[in-house]
Amino acid sequence: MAIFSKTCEYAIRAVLYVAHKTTTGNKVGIKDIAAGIDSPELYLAKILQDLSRKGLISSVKGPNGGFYINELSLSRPLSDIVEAVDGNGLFVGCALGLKQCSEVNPCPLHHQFKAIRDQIHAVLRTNTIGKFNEELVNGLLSLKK
Amino acid sequence: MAIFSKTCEYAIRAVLYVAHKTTTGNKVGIKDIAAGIDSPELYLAKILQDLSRKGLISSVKGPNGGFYINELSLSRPLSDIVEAVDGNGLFVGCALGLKQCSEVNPCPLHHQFKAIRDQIHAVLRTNTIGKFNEELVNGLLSLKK
DNA sequence: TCAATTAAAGATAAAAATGTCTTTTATTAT
DNA sequence: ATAATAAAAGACATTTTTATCTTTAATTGA
Repeated sequence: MAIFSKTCEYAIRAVLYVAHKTTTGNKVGIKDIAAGIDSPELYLAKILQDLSRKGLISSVKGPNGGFYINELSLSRPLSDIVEAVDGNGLFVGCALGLKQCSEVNPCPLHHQFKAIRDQIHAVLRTNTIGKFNEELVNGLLSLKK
Repeated sequence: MAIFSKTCEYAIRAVLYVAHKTTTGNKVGIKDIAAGIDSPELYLAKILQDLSRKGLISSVKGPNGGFYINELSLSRPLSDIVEAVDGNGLFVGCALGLKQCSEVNPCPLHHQFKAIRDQIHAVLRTNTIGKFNEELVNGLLSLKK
């Protein structure tokens, strides 16, 4: 088990790829994105269609079309991507899968995993989609390999 | 997405259930366990067979048979269960699924999720299978609902 | 207007995870 | 020994996730 689903991993990587490739207003095609993050092109297309419907990214069809991210979305937190794809189970659910796990009816790991969930949530809320653009452009950060 | 697979959630809950039910040397049957942690009986049977083969729990067939946990296993960390079921991906993998993510070739979330993974690992390493027995017996902790 | 381009949408396929059913094996008590 | 019990094992079914293929719709430039 990884922390995110494969779909979500692709989604985050793709959005960050689009973000740092389209800061100058240009667009990037699905082939380019798929190659840039090493993901199956047609599957990624589905994921981006979904994110586009949900307003996280934008797209235009036709020649010179492709995906891009507007200024406003660049400041949205990564948690928006995760919630759109994997839901909020990572932030709120019970580590052991109990339906009614809570402070008053805790599973054995409730308290300790509350801290972990909060930390995951905090990291994803405080990092924006546009935050890594510079380091991605100059190659200090990787989205493939 | 939850943190653990459903199989792993069942596994942890079942092992903790067996642990606190068998401290006096008696055994507990699969029906009892499945009811006690609210899981599908036949699926849970498969999971416990696997854990038994791997030596995390013990079992005996026949009348008055069932599952139990020996004294030594009571002091094993929960991470042993997680690794047996979900592998160590939660502790070591890249949050964004990169194959070669590392300090020198980091994904955008590498450093921040390193801390999170380490915390998850620490929690699971420092909590033993037997640690919650008392609170489970007196009902302060729950394994179902 | 027409052809080329590119994403959207719908259908299908393959793989993995989850869940169930049946038969076998080991153990116990009679 | 035999019958009853309970886990082990193997086969099968369902659901979800991941991946692919085909057709449609929108946009652009010639």
